[in-house]
Amino acid sequence: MSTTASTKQGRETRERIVRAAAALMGQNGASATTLDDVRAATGVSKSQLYHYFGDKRGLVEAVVEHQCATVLGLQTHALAAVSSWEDLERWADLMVAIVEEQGARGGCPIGTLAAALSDVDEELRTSLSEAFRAWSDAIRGALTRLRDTGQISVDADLDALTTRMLSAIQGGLLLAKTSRDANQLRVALDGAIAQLQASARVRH
Amino acid sequence: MSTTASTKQGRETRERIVRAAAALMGQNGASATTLDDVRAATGVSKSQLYHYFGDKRGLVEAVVEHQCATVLGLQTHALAAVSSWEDLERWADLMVAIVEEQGARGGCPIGTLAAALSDVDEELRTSLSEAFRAWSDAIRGALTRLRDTGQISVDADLDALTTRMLSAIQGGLLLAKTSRDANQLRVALDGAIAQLQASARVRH
DNA sequence: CGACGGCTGGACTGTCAAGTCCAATCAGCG
DNA sequence: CGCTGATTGGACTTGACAGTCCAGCCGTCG
Repeated sequence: MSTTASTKQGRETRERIVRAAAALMGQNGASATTLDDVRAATGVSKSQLYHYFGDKRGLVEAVVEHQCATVLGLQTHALAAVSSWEDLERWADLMVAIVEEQGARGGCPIGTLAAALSDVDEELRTSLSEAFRAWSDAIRGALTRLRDTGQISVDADLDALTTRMLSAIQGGLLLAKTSRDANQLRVALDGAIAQLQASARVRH
Repeated sequence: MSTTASTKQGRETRERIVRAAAALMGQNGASATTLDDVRAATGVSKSQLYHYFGDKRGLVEAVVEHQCATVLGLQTHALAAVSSWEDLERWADLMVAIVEEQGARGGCPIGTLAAALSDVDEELRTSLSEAFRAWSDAIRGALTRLRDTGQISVDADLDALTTRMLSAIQGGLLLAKTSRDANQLRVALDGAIAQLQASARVRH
């Protein structure tokens, strides 16, 4: 079938392919990277690609899953450690630093895939949408902690604040990547955090 | 050369091609739409594509220019009419309504192109970055008007607020398109506007 | 050991897409 | 009208890419 990998060796090969494919697709886009590109980057043979992924769409699907898992792993881990404003700012600084050190290229792997695939493949769109939802949950978890420790007002709309935060991340990353200026992300995130801090006080 | 179109008829043909290509590339992505797709959608012959655009990259370039001009035309026009909070909310409502009526598909033409092309073609990246800058200028113009009429504090950081607004637009559109839910854009824009209104009062 | 099944190599095919070329129109102008 | 250059039609070439096929390899387990 498409996703065979029972041996340890098999799983490693599969993993190696997915990683390389993810990098190539992140750079050039999913539809612009060819199976031969992946082959060249990994030294793997044609039949291996079809052995592990069935067809190109299967590979793209594996890349989507891999990128979602990677980003969510990092994000849920980092956000789980947030319980103060300083923590939240450190988390923001971390994202800006990552973007900076790649020369403001690439942007968010999930965001890039979402922009390219949402209108093309309904199933992949659903996976990516689900990933955004999971990311939102992680953010909302951090905000809930801030609220429960009295740092955000109890009648703040956490769902809305969460969506705004994720919008700021995605929008900021897109602007940063397009202008090659990580500062755009910096400003967007600062704004979202400032808005959270504004809701530390009860409104109206 | 690549961009020949001296006759009126020629300009119309060129325009028709660009429009169709923009629609196709918006739907399927630039690299996934073939010249034959464009040909089929327009009833134009192969040589016409090469006559007017030189090669495929030339067509993509024309599409980028067209989409930037279209979006900026709408945005600068709409934003130039903004001189009160109600106007700003109407502007936001308009964007949400547009997204809604397309079933939350497609997102921002500029944003989609930027996500796909920024890491691929430096010249196109520059054009798209420039478009974002022009869009920012239009937003900043509206905010400046609000400040000059006393609706925003004089010591508000308009540049930062502008970047946050554009981030909210782009992030909100991406989330909306991925989840097929225009409400995500709604929430993101409401947040950005709320933050502006918060800076109506002098801070700290 | 022997055989089974996952794994790998790589040649091969069919299709499709970019780009070329040349001849045929067509529009405007002296 | 007759000329010039823009415009158009469409066949053709070339290369690349997705996908197929089969033979050989290698680890594992009875």
